[in-house]
Amino acid sequence: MVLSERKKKILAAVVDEYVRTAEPVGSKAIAQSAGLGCSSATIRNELAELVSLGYLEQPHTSAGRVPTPMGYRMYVNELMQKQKLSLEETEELNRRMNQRLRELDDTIDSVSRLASQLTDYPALALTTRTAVTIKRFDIIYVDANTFILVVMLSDNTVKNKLVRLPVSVDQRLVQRLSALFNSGFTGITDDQITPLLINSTERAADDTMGITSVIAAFAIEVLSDAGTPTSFVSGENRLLSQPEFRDPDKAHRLMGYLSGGGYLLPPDQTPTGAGEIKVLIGPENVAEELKDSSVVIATYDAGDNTKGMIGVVGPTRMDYSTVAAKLSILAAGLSRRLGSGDAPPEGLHNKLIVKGDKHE
Amino acid sequence: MVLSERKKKILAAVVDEYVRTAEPVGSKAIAQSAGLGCSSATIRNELAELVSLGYLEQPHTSAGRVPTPMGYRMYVNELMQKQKLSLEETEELNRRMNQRLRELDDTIDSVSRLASQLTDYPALALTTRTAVTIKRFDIIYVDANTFILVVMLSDNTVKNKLVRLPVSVDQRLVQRLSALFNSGFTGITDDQITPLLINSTERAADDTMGITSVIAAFAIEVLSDAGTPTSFVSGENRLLSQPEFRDPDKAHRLMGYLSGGGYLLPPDQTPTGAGEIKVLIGPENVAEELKDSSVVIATYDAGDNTKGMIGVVGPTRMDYSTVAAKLSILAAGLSRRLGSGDAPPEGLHNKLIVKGDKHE
DNA sequence: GTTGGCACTCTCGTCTTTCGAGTGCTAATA
DNA sequence: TATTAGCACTCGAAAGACGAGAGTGCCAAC
Repeated sequence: MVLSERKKKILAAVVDEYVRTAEPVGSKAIAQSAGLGCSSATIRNELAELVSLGYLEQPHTSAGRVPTPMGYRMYVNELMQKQKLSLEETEELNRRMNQRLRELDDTIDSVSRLASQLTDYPALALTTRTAVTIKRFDIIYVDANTFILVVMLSDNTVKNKLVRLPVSVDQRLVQRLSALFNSGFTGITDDQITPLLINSTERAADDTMGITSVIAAFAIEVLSDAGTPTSFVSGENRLLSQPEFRDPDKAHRLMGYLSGGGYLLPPDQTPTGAGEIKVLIGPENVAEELKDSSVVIATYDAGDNTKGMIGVVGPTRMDYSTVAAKLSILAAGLSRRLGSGDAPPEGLHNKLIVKGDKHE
Repeated sequence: MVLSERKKKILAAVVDEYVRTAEPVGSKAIAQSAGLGCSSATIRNELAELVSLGYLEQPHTSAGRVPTPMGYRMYVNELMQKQKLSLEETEELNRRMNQRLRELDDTIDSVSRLASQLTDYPALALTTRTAVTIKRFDIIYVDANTFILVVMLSDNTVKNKLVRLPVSVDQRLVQRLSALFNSGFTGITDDQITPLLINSTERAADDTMGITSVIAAFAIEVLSDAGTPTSFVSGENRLLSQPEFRDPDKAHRLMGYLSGGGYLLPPDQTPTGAGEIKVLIGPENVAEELKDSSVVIATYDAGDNTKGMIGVVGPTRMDYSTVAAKLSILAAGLSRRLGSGDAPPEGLHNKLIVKGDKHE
């Protein structure tokens, strides 16, 4: 059944009001706020119907109405859109965010921190990388017992490791190894680094000291690390400012889930198109701990096989429209900044595009 | 005034019991638990004196007694020690911790996470570095528009950055710059990198494209980053399992302070001797937000000018003896593992001592 | 100095009452 | 037929009443 225009307006008003006040909203309040010229009695009739349709519910008789997950869903899918256009005032927020993005490095923790600050909800950022390979392999000889491994990956991040040996190593051996790794270990994924490959490299380098396997172990570690999704939560404490989490046990459960690396999306629902916004309302979540919370997720594109997600968690009574708008602006900003890293947009000096490990 | 032996025993019993139950403890409970053969009436007299001496207080008449900060202080300074020896049962915990330490990388966030897990309180880890210098400077030429900066610092960590230029750079220029930076920029601190030094390097390298300043900016950034104390909080949510933080507002305030990078120690009280344990009880804290919480801090030595601190935050009713014991074991383990990085203790292969950036 | 006894105090949980917001229904109205 | 005003009704939240119980302080006896 399709809702009448008036029912839609009323439903939207209930959601808006409830999001604002966190209190069940009564017919009288709607009669005033939503600008449709009818009395509270009419509204009451409509509300009763919305309840029986499943969009609203009342905590108990003689209380106002509260949206059901289905009501929120309707709001997010159809009603909110109309407001979204009026969100162009957030342009100035956009500007503020861009300013922040400039100071921001591309590590996942600062992304999540920023998202949490902007939305005032706990935020979780994560990246999913696929099929990262080594683009370049360098070994810097420091002294006879020490060298530095430097690896540049296909996503243009650079990893390094300092290796110290209890034995002395010939500088020429290091050079041979460097050349061999650069030819043999580039362009392959971690599961292609087989004992066979390592052995043949060892022989080719004439390495009698087992250094090859140390370096290979590093290569495997870096590749598998880079292929593993990482996540970072921040702003858990903001949960506590929400009235629905005044119960410390409830808050504790959810926060525990979040900081335990709990995922926001079911594994199969990996992020798809960049720029897409996904909303999961209450029971739509698979994780038991999220069943009475909502999640808004934005996807951004961080270039070469790397997709990022920024998710925000809050009560089902969440300011979906604002959060979605903010997240999509943020995701767009991140895509712009991280994604097309190949076209340096600005002048020289420290406006150069630089990428690399965060400096701790 | 010095406390009688019996008063000390009673005070210790009150603290122990209160730590365990979080409820004001009455005379009767003590008469039973503490094995001193006297009746509750006697205890009551003693308790009354302890109150007037300032070691205990009662929330209201007809309630049991609760330790004051002064009472906790006495407990921590004198009474707890005697128990500490009996803590040798924690040997097996020690073993467990060592096992964890082996898998642990040396980044501050995993240290804090581990501390929080072990103690079940929120934990904050931070490092204070002083006077870090560059030990070695390498520039890896990738292609005409791209090179990688690799810097090895005096604390044996390695940092890197990928630089992409909108213009082509001659490989020989890169080599010249590498040599110049290696001679001119090593062994100095960030404030010694002056415009003068940069200019002379630029001229010496015959760099007409301003690349020198980009590299110098990286050097400054790395050095100042490394010199800046970093902190990392984890396990904030564990706060919520403490009865004294059932008030969401109170919990929110403290968690906000912690995740806002609030420091646990007053700036002048920087960590001194490694292995030292510091306890700050309630109002002894300077930060307003910590005034009714307690903090236990252990210092560890991470080698070359790098000191680390692990702090744990909880209610004044904190299990000081256990927390202190656990933290000191943890700190000792960290010092052992991170500190003397110059004597590779074990065999070859992947038991080599390796240090470096965490791989994201 | 210690102990048993006892009256006293104060909190906590339970129960009751009151208050008011909001409803559903009905009858009147456009 | 849709809307509205009116009104009795419901139910939860806040406020008070009250008994139970834990613990104290004090006193007199040991």
